[in-house]
Amino acid sequence: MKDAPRRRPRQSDIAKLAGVSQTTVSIVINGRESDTIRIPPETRRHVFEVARSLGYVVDPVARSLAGGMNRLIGVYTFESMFPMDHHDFYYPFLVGIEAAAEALGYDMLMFTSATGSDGSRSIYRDGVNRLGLADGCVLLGKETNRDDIVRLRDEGFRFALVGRRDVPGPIAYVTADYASATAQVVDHLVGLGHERIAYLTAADPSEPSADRDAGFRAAQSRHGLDTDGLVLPVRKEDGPSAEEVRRLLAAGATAFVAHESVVALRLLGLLEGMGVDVPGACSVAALSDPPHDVPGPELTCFRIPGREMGTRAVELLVRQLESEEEVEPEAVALSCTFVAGQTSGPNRKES
Amino acid sequence: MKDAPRRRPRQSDIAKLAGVSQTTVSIVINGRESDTIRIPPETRRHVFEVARSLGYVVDPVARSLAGGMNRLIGVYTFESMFPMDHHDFYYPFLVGIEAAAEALGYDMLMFTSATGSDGSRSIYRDGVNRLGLADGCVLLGKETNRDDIVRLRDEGFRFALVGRRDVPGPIAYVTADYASATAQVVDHLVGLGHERIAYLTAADPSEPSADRDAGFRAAQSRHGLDTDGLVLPVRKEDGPSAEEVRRLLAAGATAFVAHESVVALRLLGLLEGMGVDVPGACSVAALSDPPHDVPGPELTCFRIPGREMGTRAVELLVRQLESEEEVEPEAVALSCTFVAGQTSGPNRKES
DNA sequence: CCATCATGATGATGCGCATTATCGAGCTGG
DNA sequence: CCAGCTCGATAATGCGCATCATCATGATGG
Repeated sequence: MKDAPRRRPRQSDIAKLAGVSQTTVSIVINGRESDTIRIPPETRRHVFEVARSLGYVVDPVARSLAGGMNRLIGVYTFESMFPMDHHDFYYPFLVGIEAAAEALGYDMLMFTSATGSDGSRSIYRDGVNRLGLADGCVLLGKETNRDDIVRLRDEGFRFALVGRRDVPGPIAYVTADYASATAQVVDHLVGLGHERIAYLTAADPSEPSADRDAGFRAAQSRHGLDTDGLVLPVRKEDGPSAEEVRRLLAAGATAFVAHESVVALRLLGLLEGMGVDVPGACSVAALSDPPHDVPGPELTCFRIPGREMGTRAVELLVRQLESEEEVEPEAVALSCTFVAGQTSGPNRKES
Repeated sequence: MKDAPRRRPRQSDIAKLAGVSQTTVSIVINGRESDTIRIPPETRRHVFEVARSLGYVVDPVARSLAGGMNRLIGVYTFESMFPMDHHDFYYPFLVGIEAAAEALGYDMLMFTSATGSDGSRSIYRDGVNRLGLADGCVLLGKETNRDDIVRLRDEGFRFALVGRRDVPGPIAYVTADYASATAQVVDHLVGLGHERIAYLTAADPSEPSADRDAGFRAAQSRHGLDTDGLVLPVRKEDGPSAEEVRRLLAAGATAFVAHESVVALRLLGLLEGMGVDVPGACSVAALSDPPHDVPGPELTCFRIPGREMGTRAVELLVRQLESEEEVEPEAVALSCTFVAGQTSGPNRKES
């Protein structure tokens, strides 16, 4: 019926129809009344009516360019968002982000176009930073690119990270208190009488790993634990080898603490294969979320508050966006929930 | 170190440094040489050098404003997107949408703010159609609001639906070929010797249900099946009652076909409770995706190509967006994949 | 009756870029 | 010696909006 692909209406169209100026329309639309500039309710209503009748919506691009706000929160992930393998990781964060965005009246802009042909992602891929379309951005991902982050900040772009990142200078981020949670797991094991605790740390360093290491060391020295020959870096993809596990057992380990749940699961499998009863002869704990939908005994571990982290990140961001003055970027650490589980028990071996 | 949030360099900065005009910079950056407009290689190289030295990157916002499109694809769901119960439903579509958007260089704008305080959703909440922020929109949801859709179309807004909707006039949508898939399931059962097939259809009518009904009726008449007393409308939330199942069995049913997987699962439970062996004494099939992560025998059913549907919807939309002339909205139906499963077997009962 | 002030607006400008129309200089050929 | 051409580039304009400075009008008050 409509062959003329009717242009989107703009403020000037409204202005003409309403018999006012474009400026007035802009002011009304944005509720920008102030002391020096007033629009009487009647005019305002009239403008609104015309706007509705035309189906007017602000053009976010123009508004950005002119320096305005779009009530858009960007979500940028350093890896592709939905593919299955990433999904379990991102999902809780996204839930929290969506909830907060919705509650605060923002829409979510998911930046998907930044992916290069090789599958890698960079904010500045091809030199283009599309993020600016959003008022601010929540950044997440395991493989955070630090250079990108610093550059973003130096450009004055507002953002909040999910996950702590060590970069020079202040940035807003939300993390989980891995150190305390780790210490709590160790405390639990020590409380069960364990003194020789094997520690399967992450092979590749990252901030979350470092936090766990710090928590472990703190608990260790607090309890006066000796960990000689009990620390083993493990790659998440490989897990520990049977040989390594045997060596740790030979070194007197009565409990195992692994960064990754999947590593703990593999460990459980190996121990079962060796005829080592868990938690009878040996305890196992993980320093992350319990695995999803895996049969077997409930793992001793802690729950990372993913949903809350997403929510808080948005709140941090919005606070930056909505305050007039410059807000010092804030860092937040949320507590994890300890899960006692069924893979840890009292130490039966006398020391 | 930098308290003056160093402005990003712009083309005019390059121009000044390189001793050329902003126009020239734009032309060089965009490779816009033509017959009427030429920049000698030397100048071009010089401009590039200065640009690099300044760390120049195009501002996509400004470029969009000058160009027209903002390379944004909206995603609107008639229900909230991430809460767990909706998630399984939406997830495959989102995967496909993200992949397509990524491949075509668009960003995804997820409309989350459209939810009213009462939790209900409407595109035209408050009379403003935020969807206009995007160049076009993919619409999904079970509870599609037909009025909204018609209005959208009449406003000249470009969109594509995931899922068929009966509305007056042409719209672009992608659906699955439920009718054929349903017929295939029936064929499978008939091939196993079943003649009395109970049909648990959906209690609330919807297009996907109607498609299945049509497919069932087609297969039924093709095979000359008699379904007297074998058709039962079932609400997804309730499932069939034990009484109803008994009645169907008494009516001679040797096989059950249910729209919903969950209904089929409940049915399996009831039959087991009655001591009816599946698939020994009786076959069960569903007309939708196999349930996720549910232990037990694999259900005879079909797989809905959710991912592909999402992808195709984006492609349909982008075709509309990128073509110069008006494109007639197109409808696409994708095939489902039959899953033989383990809940159907030969009919042992002589008829 | 003129200075002052509050009210209700508006014109001009710029955000950073793409595009269109145009222009000057040098060169050719008649 | 100048019309006509090519080469190399540019000034101007507009995209849709926000914002700043300004302005006309009528009321107030001294």
